This record gives sequence, C-alpha cells and structure tokens, in this order.
Amino acid sequence: MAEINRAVKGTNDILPSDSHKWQFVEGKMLETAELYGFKEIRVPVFEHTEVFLRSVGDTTDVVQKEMYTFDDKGGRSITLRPELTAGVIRSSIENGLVNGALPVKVCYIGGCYRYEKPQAGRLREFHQFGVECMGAAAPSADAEVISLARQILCNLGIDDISLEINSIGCPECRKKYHAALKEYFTAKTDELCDTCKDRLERNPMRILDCKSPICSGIAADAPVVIDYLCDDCAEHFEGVKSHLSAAGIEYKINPHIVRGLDYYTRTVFEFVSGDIGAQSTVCGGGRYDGLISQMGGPSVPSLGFAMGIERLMLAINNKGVELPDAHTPDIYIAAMGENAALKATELCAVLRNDGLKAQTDICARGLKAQMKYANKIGAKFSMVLGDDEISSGKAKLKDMEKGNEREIALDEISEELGEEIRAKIFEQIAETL
RNA sequence: GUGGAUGUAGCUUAGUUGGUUAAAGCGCCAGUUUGUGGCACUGGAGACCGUGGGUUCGAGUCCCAUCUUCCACCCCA
Repeated sequence: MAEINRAVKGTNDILPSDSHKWQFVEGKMLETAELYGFKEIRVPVFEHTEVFLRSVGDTTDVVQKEMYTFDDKGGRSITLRPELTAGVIRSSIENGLVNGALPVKVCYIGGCYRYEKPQAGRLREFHQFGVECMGAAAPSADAEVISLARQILCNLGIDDISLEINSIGCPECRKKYHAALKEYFTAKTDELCDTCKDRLERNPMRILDCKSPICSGIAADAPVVIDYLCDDCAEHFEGVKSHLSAAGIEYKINPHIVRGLDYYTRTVFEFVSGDIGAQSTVCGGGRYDGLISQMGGPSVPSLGFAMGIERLMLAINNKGVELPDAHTPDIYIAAMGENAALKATELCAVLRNDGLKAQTDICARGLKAQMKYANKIGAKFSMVLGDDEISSGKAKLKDMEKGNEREIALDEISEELGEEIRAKIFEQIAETL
C-alpha cells in the first residue's frame, strides 16, 4: 500500500468502533483521580529538548536513543514528549503552581512519543495517564498515590494485578550502594552477559533487572539496596509500608525494581500484569524529591506515576472485562420525497436540540435502504415520513427491537413541545428495557 | 539497534510440482416486495496478489532487497 494510505510505523488509529472504550477508560481515570483531589493539567506535546535532558537524564536510553528531536524553523531544538512528568513539572514551575498551596495535585492524559521497535504493548505513539503530587514529603503521600493507581485499575476491572515496591534511596545512599554493587559484580564479570558487562560501568543497578538466567542467578545474591539506605530513607520506606497496610493494599517488596529515568529517589513501584506479553508493567512511578529544584524550581519533594493506556486496554481485553456499549441513535427518521426530507430535517433539529440522538437520510436513498441503515446503526426507534404523514400530520414511531409501532402527532415534535416528546420517547425507551 | 515469524479484495482466508480473464465467505451497494429493518434468494462494485528488482517463453507461486505487521531481546508505560 502506498505510504500516503499507511499510518506511520508504531502508530495506531483509534477507530469509531473503539473510541467509546477510550472515552470510558479516560473518564474513569479522571473521575477517580478527582476523588483524591487531582485536577487535570494539559501541557504541550513538545517542549524544548533541554526539558527532557535535565529531567529524564541525558544518559538514559529514552534520551539517548528514543526521542523525536528536531530543530524548528526558528532554530530551537524541540522534542516530542517521551513522557509527561517533565513537561508538567516545567509548567508547574513556570506558572508558579509550586509556589502556591502545597501539595499541588495534578493529573494528565495524553500521547507520548518514543522511537522504539514496536511490539506487544509498545508503540511509538502511546498514551499515558498519570499524576504528580508536588510538595508532599511524608510517607503517607507515597501510599496515597499508590492507592489511587490501584483504585483506578480496580475500577476498570483489573483487580488481579500485583504491586511491587522498592526504595532506591537518596543520592547519598545510592552512592554507597553502587560502590557495593560494582564490587560484587566486578568479581563475576566473566560470567555476565554482554549487555550486563556494559551496564556494570553505566548503571550497575540495571543488572538486577536482567532476564538472562545466568545474570539473574548472580543478581539473586547481590547486595540489596534496602540494606544500604541511610536512616532517613529507611524510616521513610517503613512509613510507606505502614501506610500501605493501613490503606489495605497488598504489596510485594521487589529489591530488583530499578526505574529507567534518572529522576527517581526513594520509593519506586510498579503494577505488573501477568497476561499482556513481555511489556508487563501497566503502571510505574515513584518519588522524585530532587527533580523540581533540578529544573530550576524551589526544593519541593514530589512523586507520581504513569500508566500506559494501551497496555491497560490489553489487560482489559485479555481479562474479558466488559466495558459499556457504545451509544446508539435514539431515533432514525426515514424520509420519502422532498417534502418529507425537509420535514425530517426540521424534526431532527428539534429533537437534537432536546438532547436526543436523531438521524435522518442524507444519501437520498430509498425507504428500504434507509430502514436497513437504521437497523445497522442500532437506532432505538424509527419513523417513516412520506406525503401521507405530512398531510395527516401523524406518523408511526417504531420500536426497532420489538417491532411495535405507535402513532404520534407530528405537531408534538415542535419547538414548544420538545420536552414533552422527549419524555414520550424516553418513556418508550424505558419500556423496551 | 539485534533476532524469529508474517504480508492475496474493507475483514477472514483458498490458490495444488510456476501456465490463459486470481476464488470463496463475511461486509458494502442494489434488486426480489414502486411505503418499512433484522431472514432468504439474485445481481453488482471492490485486489496492479506489501513494494522494487531478478530468474523464466511465462510468477501470487522461485531468488534477492526493502517496507509493514506480529513476537522476543533491549528499554519502558
């Protein structure tokens, strides 16, 4: 197929037959976040490249090989956001949110762009929902954010997902831990896989994450971060665990969770699904106490999470969770002849004004074709309009599911009586249920 | 970036050891009923067989390249 007819590699269309699912899922997310006081923030799809270099980290894979970066016509280096935290933090600093009442609780939803090789649960354009909670240092904040993520997943029917948490400490404890790790793995360099040999220099914590049986075998006995936490970090982690328990949330401590973005400190967590393929993390997040000051704002300890909506959809589908059906038209008005067509246009205008989903023929087709179409689009009611109806002023309203008909006066569908006819139609709709 | 699999009408597929106008079901459009849908029957539109080369008298069928899609690595949501 010609390029002009083909979506770019790694991108997906959300078709009319599916869009209602997205609307439902996104609605649930925003609605649940609101229960916790999170308000939506909308930020640009692109930012100055520097925003991501400073936050995500210029040694990370995301920045080094996955960003869509280009110069605009004004010579600025621009990057399509690979995630939303950076832009949200930038905006929160720029607009003074972090100088107002703390904590600031915001949530977001939108597309992200990463030049990766597509596979199950991984696209070049994908969508994330996430939250940021700024100015909350206490362990209860960590528990609240995690609890929100869990509630969203549960509200969408994903209740069998497991929560794994870890603490990677502050920069101080991490320095000590890195040294210990390096010492441990260096002694076994020969046994490690090639990528892990590489990681030993760049980021030894990543070796803990390796799926190769040999490396993970070696990693099993490696020093654990939690043992290297300073007193403050250790105390914080204990607090998070108690608050999670208080909220009735089950979790597993996974000392091998390492997040790939540089800004994380202390608490990190993931919600992992068992049945969506290799890309199993549906939601990931953690604390980033140093990020805001690092980006030129005040020192405001913060945390957040992001969930991949496509991955969530996979989980929902694979689990067979039933989402609400798409809305169908309330009424289809079939018209025969020019006079009837004009009347149908008039009636539709009135009904739509009244909040009813009303459709009529716009293809100048025959009656049979119109009825077939009404059936295919799932119209609840139909009405045939021809010369007879126009002259008698009466038409039959047909219940498409039952096949029953009932005569009504066209006069009733007038500007003045809109409310009334609406009530009548809804009455009949109720009867069909 | 590495590796494996895939690619025929909108969708799901058939196309035998390469041989004349590429087939079916579903869907779409129309008719059988000149005022009525869901069933049935009939007809129609719709594919340069992913793309570009090559082998051959001749390729959807063989070879090479390239792209897409899928799966895994890597990485992450």
